[in-house]
Amino acid sequence: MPAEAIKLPQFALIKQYIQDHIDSGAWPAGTRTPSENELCSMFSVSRMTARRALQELADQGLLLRAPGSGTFVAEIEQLVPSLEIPNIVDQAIKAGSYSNRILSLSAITPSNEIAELLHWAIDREIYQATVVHLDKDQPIQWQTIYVNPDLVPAFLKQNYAKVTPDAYLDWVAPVTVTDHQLEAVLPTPVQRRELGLIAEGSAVCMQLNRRCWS
Amino acid sequence: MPAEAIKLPQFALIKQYIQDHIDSGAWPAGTRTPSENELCSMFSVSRMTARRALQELADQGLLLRAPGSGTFVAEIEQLVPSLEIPNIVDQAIKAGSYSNRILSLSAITPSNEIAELLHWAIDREIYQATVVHLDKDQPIQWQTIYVNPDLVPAFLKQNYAKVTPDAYLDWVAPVTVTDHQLEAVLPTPVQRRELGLIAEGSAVCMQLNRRCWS
DNA sequence: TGATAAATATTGTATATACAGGTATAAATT
DNA sequence: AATTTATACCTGTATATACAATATTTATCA
Repeated sequence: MPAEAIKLPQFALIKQYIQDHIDSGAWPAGTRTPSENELCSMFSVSRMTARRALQELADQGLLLRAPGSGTFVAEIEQLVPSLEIPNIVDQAIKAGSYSNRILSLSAITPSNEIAELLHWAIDREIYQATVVHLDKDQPIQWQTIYVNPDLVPAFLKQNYAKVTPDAYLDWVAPVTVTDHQLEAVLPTPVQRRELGLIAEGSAVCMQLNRRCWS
Repeated sequence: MPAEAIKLPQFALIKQYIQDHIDSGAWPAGTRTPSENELCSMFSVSRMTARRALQELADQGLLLRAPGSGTFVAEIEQLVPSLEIPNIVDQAIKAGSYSNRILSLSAITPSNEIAELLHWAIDREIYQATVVHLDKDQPIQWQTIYVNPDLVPAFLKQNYAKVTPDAYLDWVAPVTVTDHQLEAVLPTPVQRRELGLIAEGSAVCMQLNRRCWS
């Protein structure tokens, strides 16, 4: 038998109706939406129900309401990233001189530190990838990724020759929230070798710890 | 005559009542709030009005609602900063070895770039401070601050010998939102001198651009 | 005593109604 | 024609009521 559609309350249907018109571009920013009373007639609901749909979308920032005037589609609030870092990897990709070396790609049991940061049980396996990014065959960035296997079960099976793990993750699980932590660190011997760092004392690296939610 | 209190709608009064009990610690996380019907009696309002107060606080994340069970005070959602940077200035202050040098403190007409970033009219003056932070009399950070004079009119008149401009700003206008942009830059000659940078080629500095809203 | 069933409390959804206050449009007046 | 006035419309607040779904508590029965 066919999958039964989940029965949504009426205010949710009206919200969907409005959101569809906004998402499709039919109602660009500034467009006046149907008024509460018009929605009443259209959907055969009471004003309070129609109102709830408009109000919740307004709380959400999609609509702007003006007493006496009407309800209007808000300007697209472009999601300003709270941290903007010049991405040397993206620059290399754009320049066509990008390549990478996958140092490891496996399921591991996380360290206590990692498990805590990710709110992950210490006895559950987690996927991990270590990548060195290269520009014109020169190493420019070391990256270690930890991935929730529930969210991205196929993470280990991908071929990362042409698509970076980042790009793949962004594809299967777009990031909605991130936080960042910036540190100055001394590279480990392995990292020094992989990054081609020769001098001893001067090699302080910037380490960016980033947690992403989807 | 005394300042007339702004007449708040009833649902707002109920919200305030609840929020006060949470803020004061009278209702710690997990406490069950009065039910909708109890609030009806307490404030002599209809259920829909009491409900609105609870619902809006729940949307806001302060309360959790469970059908059949009740409404409960949510865990304190500790405001995780989206960017965490080890603050060498704070560390120096804690260590007691902090000092600073105010290089300039004045009202200026902003550059086009600054005016645009701050959504400020190019012909309106803006307050500006340039500070070099020192740890054990060694320069560790160069900072330039631009301040909205409408928000902090007394900014120029402060004595920053013991209180940093940052601390003063945080005092008079606590920051609610920030964004950050990280750059690698070459210091200007003035900056090189003030920061005590001797070598020529190796002096790349990390520059953090931060916009704060209050 | 332990399991089951009924009653009660609580939130979720929805309706119909009422009035206040702001805005824009149409009409009337000067 | 320009200004003022009246009207209709729209959102904001508020009430009283009804029924559904879910938890908890109480009462009942084996």
